[in-house]
Amino acid sequence: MNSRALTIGHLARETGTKVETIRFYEKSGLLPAPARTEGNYRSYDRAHLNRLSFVRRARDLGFSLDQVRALLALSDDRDQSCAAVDAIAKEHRSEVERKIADLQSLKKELDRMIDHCGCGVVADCRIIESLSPDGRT
Amino acid sequence: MNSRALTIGHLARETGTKVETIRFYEKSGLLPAPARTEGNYRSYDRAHLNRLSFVRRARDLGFSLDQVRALLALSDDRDQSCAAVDAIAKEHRSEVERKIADLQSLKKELDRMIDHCGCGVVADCRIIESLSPDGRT
DNA sequence: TCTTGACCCTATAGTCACTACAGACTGTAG
DNA sequence: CTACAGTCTGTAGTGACTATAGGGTCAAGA
Repeated sequence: MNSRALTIGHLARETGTKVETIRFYEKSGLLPAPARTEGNYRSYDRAHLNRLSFVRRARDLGFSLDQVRALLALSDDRDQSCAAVDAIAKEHRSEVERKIADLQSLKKELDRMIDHCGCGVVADCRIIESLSPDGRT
Repeated sequence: MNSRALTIGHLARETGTKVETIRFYEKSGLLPAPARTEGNYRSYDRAHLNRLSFVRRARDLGFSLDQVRALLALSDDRDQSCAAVDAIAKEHRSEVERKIADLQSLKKELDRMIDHCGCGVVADCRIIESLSPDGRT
């Protein structure tokens, strides 16, 4: 194996990804299948490393694998307008905003439930009560 | 089937749950297996309806099925201290708080990416750039 | 009585994004 | 030569459902 070739383990350490996940990305078409050594080990280069870093960064930002696939396809087509990229990012941002709003109203309900808990017996528990069909607040 | 007995379809409509989900809850031990009619249809009563409503409400509040199982067990034991219930709710609340914080910092990054997008060509796209390994901002 | 159509049954597989095995092979250091 | 770390393929498991296939049941209308 030449000096610039990377094993799957190297790639994993460099990118903070599990080995299984890299193989999973390959099977899912996010990473191209690399060359193999004589012993049938995967042999990666810098381009693979860059591509995997891109995938990981996008995943960290919460893009779905489908969105990552789309972003990769777009990033490969350097002359295309970047409006499509912008659209994916904005769609994702509004999903995130919606989730934040949902979780905030959820938290308010949990706060209310917990504040009312006198911590006596379950029979008088306001948390259980507010979960039950006839005690909605 | 007597007048107070409910089919799975009734239960589904009353609680806004899909029929398949009710069967799934039964298989998962969240709902007791109901009596069957001669034709092998599930036959539910008010107690089932209440229990399913409890489950749905707890799920709406984001409790996991495991947490719901625990809450159900506790709610059945009316004489026990409600401290355990309080603990589950509080644990869940801190999970929710953590998720909100995570999503908020995520949103900030997305905002920054999107704000910088000049919407020209992909080659100059700041979104793609900030996803790529050597353009981390 | 027959038929239509809504409803129900079980069992199985698919979703998402991995993660965890089992069982075998390869490569390297002592 | 032997240990042991690393890699290979393939399969199954996670959570919380959802969807489908291939059947059976029930009530109403012709």
